[in-house]
Amino acid sequence: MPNASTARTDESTRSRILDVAERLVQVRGFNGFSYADVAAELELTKASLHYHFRGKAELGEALMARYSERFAAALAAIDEKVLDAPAKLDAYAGLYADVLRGRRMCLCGMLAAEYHTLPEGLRGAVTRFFDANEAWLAKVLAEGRHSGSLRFDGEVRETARSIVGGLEGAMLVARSYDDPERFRSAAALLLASFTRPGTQAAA
Amino acid sequence: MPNASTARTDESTRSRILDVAERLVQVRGFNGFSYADVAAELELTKASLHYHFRGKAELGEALMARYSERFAAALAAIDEKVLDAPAKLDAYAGLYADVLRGRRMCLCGMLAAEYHTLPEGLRGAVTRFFDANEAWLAKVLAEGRHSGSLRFDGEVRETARSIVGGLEGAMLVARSYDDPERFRSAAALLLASFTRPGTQAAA
DNA sequence: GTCTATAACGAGATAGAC
DNA sequence: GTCTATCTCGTTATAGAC
Repeated sequence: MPNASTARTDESTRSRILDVAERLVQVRGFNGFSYADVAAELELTKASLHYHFRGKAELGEALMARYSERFAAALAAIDEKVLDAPAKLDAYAGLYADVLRGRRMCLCGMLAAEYHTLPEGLRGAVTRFFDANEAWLAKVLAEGRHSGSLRFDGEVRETARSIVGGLEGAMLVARSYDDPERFRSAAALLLASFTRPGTQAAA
Repeated sequence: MPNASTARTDESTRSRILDVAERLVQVRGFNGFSYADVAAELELTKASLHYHFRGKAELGEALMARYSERFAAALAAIDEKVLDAPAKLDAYAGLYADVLRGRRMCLCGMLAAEYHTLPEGLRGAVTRFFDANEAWLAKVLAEGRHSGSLRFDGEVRETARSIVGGLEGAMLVARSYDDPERFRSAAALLLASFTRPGTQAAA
């Protein structure tokens, strides 16, 4: 059994690898970075990376697992704040806005673009991420419609999908202009179509 | 000066290279295909490709030039049909739906994802494509609002941007599920928020 | 216009020492 | 855990024959 120091070092290196790889995938894509890039940035060798992750496919899966966990935790944190539905949607869009800093694309949106070149394990992780997002949004939308704080036509599930797509696309485009304000503006318009003026105040 | 036959052969090979490369980029990304892929599919050698396009960057630029031209022509064709604004938006979304077949992403959306790894010339082409789309949509939106066939809050330019983003994102996600219906549904919802029931029939 | 041949480099991965 | 050394393969690109 490794002692505390060894275990701590191990964990730390593993997570630093994930940090660097995550950023590289979000900025350059899964096909746009290499073990050499990660190794150079951490002043390690490629061989060392192979100790922590058997190969690029496994690294990618660890990346998605951690990202999905974090996203789920962020959604749970929004739920705990007991906001009304419009405020939850705002907070949800805020998660995307946070990601967009540092010229990053949503990890999952980036992988979605490269979908047909991804190792099998990563493909499943991508759709599961979208599924989880849609399910959370569907819950919020249903709440909001029931309480009257949101107003929209169409089915809850399809509306949730259009929100995921709308935000992913807004990120995608905004990134080409290096202009987060494009995202913010598009997200605001998108959400405004559900939270109309007077919806909360008027009868 | 080359004779007619030579010129015809040249054009044909050049355009067949563009056809194959275009599909490969749309499906696998600019960093997900190689000269070898194109050459194999056309039963040519890589060296022959270099005769037609100096390098991958030049091929990419030719790809974007042709794609942008075609898109502009498609927009002009919509304009010539003298449709009302809602019908123009439907036709616009239809262009995206056409692209989505064959598991393809919008060429420009794909390049937007890979933006930070692209050769300089290609980056400019990406933003010019989005600019042209936004300008066309802005014109349609302004027309529709003026004639009363469209109803939306927010500025015309920002609304145009949210449509481009919304459609690109809907494509991006739908492709991961190999389900064009996801796109159709999200696009319909997006456009429905501008063309509300009764907008055209009611006073 | 297309080919063969090859250069020059980078990517993903492994063996085995320390 | 990390290293050096090495392997194999793919990628972009060029030279020069046909």
